[in-house]
Amino acid sequence: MPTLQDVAKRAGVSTATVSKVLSNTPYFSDATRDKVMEAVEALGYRPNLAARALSSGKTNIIAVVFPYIYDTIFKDPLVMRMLEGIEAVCTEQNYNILLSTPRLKANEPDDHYLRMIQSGYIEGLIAIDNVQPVSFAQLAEKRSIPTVVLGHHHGNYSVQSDNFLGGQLLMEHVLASGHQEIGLISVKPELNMAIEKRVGGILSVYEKANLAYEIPIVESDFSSDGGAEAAQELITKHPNLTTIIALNDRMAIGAISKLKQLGKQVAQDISVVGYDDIPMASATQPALTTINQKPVELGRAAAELMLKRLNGEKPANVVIKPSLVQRESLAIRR
Amino acid sequence: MPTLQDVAKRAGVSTATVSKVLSNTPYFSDATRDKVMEAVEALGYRPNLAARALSSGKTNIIAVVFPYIYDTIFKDPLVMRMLEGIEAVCTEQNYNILLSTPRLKANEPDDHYLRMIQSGYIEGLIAIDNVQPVSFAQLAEKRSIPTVVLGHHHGNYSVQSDNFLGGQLLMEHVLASGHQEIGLISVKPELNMAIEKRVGGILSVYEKANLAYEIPIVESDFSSDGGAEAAQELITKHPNLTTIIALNDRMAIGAISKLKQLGKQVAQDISVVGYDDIPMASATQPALTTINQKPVELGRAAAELMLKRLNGEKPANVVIKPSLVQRESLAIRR
DNA sequence: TCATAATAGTTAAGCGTTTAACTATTCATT
DNA sequence: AATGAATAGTTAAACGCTTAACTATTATGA
Repeated sequence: MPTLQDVAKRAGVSTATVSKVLSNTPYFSDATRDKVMEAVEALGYRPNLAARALSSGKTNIIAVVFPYIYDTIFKDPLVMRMLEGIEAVCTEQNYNILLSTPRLKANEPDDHYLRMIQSGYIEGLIAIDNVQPVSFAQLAEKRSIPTVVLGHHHGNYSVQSDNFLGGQLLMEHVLASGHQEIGLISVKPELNMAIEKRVGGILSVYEKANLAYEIPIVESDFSSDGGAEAAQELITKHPNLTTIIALNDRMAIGAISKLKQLGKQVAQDISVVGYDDIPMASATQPALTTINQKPVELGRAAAELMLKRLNGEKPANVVIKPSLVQRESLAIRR
Repeated sequence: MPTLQDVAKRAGVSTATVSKVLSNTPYFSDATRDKVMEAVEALGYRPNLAARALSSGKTNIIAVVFPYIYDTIFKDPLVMRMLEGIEAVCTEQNYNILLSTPRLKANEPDDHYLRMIQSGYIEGLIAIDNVQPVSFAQLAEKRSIPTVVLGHHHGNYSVQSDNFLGGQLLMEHVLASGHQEIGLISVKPELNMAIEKRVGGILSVYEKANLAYEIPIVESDFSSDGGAEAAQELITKHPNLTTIIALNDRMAIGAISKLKQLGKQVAQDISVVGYDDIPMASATQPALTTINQKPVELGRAAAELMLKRLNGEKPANVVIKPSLVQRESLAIRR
């Protein structure tokens, strides 16, 4: 593989000249620039990033980490779409992505992660991280690696989905469709700040509506099976419910199957709405009304924030507004 | 961040000694080893991978590339699970993953990809690649980067799913369940070697069974909508069909919805089977009988092959056997 | 006893860049 | 005509590691 030396020799200039021409340093004649570029083209020169990294610290590599909390986070379509957004802008800007899913042992990140953030390889780090007891981002920041958090770990630089607004949108739509007796399938909120905000948004709208009814809440575990159980509990205890709000789509899908099993016509007899708009949401019968968090945009925003930081700017945090996806699982009453 | 020098100074030895002790070179006294390790621990030393890369070419980075062919390959659960498998063994073996989804412009890989494979950063490259007209793997191999292909681009080192066997398993199960009039939803096989083999497996079993019937095949496009259309075409032209085999789950799911729309009871009236076992397959009504390709194992195998290559071994190609997933969408007749 | 092998460690070059510091030329200004 | 600024380019050190080549000591065997 050709090196700077080779290019310099061919162009008849010093390596410093080549290096500077390639980085668009001023004060070179067009003639010199042309000679250099010709040599670069002719030899097919590409910079050796390892050498550049060693010399300047610029590696064009951004680490993307998401902790391996749930078994197989790679199944999570939300995370994968965020990754897609990150990848898109990084590629546009000629950055590469180093993927890392650190394991947590005894509340300490594993050695592999430590090695990575101290390797001198990565210029910045994007952490997709909502619920971790130990913040992987902080660890990196402490080692002076610029970091942005995609999620609800409060850091200096973060991008988040507006979960409160998402909750509001959902409840507003449910109320506007004429429903009043509403049950909620949630999860332990203390674990997850996003969930806490979603619930907050939902309840704030409901309280403003000033209805006599009090929303029954059952706590589940994000899973489809959990949603099924929770739905059963809700409608046996509260048979007059007309809508069940599940705080994610998987629980909503579980709820739908269970309700069907119990002989209910979903939508006609009882409506179900979810949150996340996973791919499956459009394939259920009836198709699920839900909230889309715009994961790709979240990813893009995180990457853009990162690149701005690397350019020495001090960008403001960003909050992405989710949107309501109306499908068929919520009936309009009266 | 502490360097080798710092460690050497503290331990009272040369940097060469530290370097060699850390790489387990023989011929050092236990006393020296202990001194070195003590200093390493005390300073929290981690090697600078950029320097190591420059000096030795060992970067502990493996590139994983999957071409951005379909809009948002990040939605493809199969690819993501393969990635999961790759990530798992790479992490175990202290390798990092550089993710790249090269775009193809005018049948040439984009510049970003070229830069990456010539950057001196990556030790090896795993290409998840079934259908590309230009092989990203070959390009890397030409630049003497060890490569393994996960898919059906024939290269020197590859891991594949046994699609022929998958087809056989599927058809054997369909026949064993008492079906004889079977329709097939396929896709243009010339585009995709995996599909070609699946069809081969399916038909080989059918031919051995020596039935009078000839399987009608309609070609679709992998999509759910395509599957729906294809199903309609099949049952209007061949109303006595008892089973439809779709060559992927998305088409199977489309077929199921369409058949329901047409008033059929899926399974009882007409069975549907798919291929891939995507997450949604277990959530359809009825749940889809299908073939699981074991994507995580495929990924693991690819990474293991890669690591063996990097160790100087010449491992044999590997073929992973898929398995049948029996659910409810195939009825047992008689 | 001497040559050889095994053990234990050091020196210093080299990997391919970037960049501070320097030289040299040309231009504009007083 | 002299000065400083702008332009154009070079030299050489530094980044942090690996490793070939070397030195020195100790053990082994004929």
